[in-house]
Amino acid sequence: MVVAEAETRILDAAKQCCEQWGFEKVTVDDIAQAAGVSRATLYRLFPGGKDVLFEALRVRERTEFFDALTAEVADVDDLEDLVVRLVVTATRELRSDEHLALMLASEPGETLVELTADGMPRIVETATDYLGPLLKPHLEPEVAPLVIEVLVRLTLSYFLAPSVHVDFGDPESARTFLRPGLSLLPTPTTSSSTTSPEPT
Amino acid sequence: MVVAEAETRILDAAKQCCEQWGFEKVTVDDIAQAAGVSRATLYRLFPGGKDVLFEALRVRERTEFFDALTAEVADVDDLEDLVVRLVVTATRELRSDEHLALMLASEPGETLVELTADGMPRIVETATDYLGPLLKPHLEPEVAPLVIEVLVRLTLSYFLAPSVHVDFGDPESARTFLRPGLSLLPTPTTSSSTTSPEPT
DNA sequence: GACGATGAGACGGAATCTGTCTTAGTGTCT
DNA sequence: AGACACTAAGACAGATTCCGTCTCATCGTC
Repeated sequence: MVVAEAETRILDAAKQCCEQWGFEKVTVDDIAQAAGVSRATLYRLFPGGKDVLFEALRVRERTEFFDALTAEVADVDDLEDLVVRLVVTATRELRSDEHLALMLASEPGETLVELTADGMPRIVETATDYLGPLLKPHLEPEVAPLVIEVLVRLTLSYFLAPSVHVDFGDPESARTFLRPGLSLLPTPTTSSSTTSPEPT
Repeated sequence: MVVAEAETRILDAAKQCCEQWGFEKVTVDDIAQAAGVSRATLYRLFPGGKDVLFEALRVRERTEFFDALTAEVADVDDLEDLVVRLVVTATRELRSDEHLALMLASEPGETLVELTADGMPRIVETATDYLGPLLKPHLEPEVAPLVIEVLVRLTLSYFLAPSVHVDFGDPESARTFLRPGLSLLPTPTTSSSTTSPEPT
């Protein structure tokens, strides 16, 4: 289908226009022109216009993000290793995202809304869809979504506002930080942890 | 006067907004907000709005450009040395102008109009005002404006589209290029050159 | 308290943007 | 050849934004 290619071109154009002119300044004409597509075609492929188009762009970016993330943890078995790898890889992926950096620099307000407030439910949802199956063998089905949500929120928070106490981009730091919490989790195979950590 | 400071702030804001959003996307509100000034104040200081404001900005940039340029040639006496120094310094100044580079990259059309078409008369006029007195001791009053104009046009042209034959940023290359033309000029003190170069 | 400068914002008119629609043109398939 | 899907171009009305001017309240200075 040529439609898919046109959609890709339009989404690429939207992304590029966002970097060039900023989200609040860009118009549908700008995007259509940058994509080499008429406005009519754009509205046909994205009925609803700007909102639908940018939501589709965010969906694509979330999908690409978690595709890359899950690919990096395919070979990990142990739960702690898996969680650490997830958090570290996600953090590094966020830090090396030039488009995200540009958006945060030029339009922090709009971008943060998508990363923390309005966008959080969708991010958590996507994360649950992608990471749920990976954590299924290690966690009770009831707690897995909550664990994922907490990891998402912490990863984003530490990405947006780095801490002096822990660096989620560093495996050792992340492991030290995450271990106590992970040890609290019940596992489907063992009723209680074999090694209970000292309480704080 | 506090007015001068406000004008400076507004012009700085206009310059910055231009870089951030591009000339065609920026609004008067953007500039006023960036300058920390109300729209009413902006219109009071620049009656006529956007056009007057950006023309004032261009005037300021031209002035700054030629102030810096003339300062660099204050100690040169010989005509050829003077012209070479002017051309080389101007070229280097243009090449190191980050704002100009940004404008040329993001909005080549509008920027080139100001450098080559609509803006050329004003540039030539400013150049004549600044450089005329410097060239007065060496050139007949009738030819000086023409010489200046030719130098301006050549410098801008070679800046915008570098050549493989001559580099106006290099003193030796510029001197070799300019000498034959300079030798054609009549001088007010001597009827003919004492050392006539070989004709090519 | 008088005075000049400023910020906030209302106002109408102009310009732009949006979203939908029609039309004409192009390439493909049968 | 003709049916078909797709598209660019652009007209269109309504909504939104922007512009330039205006008034008014506030602030600091004298």
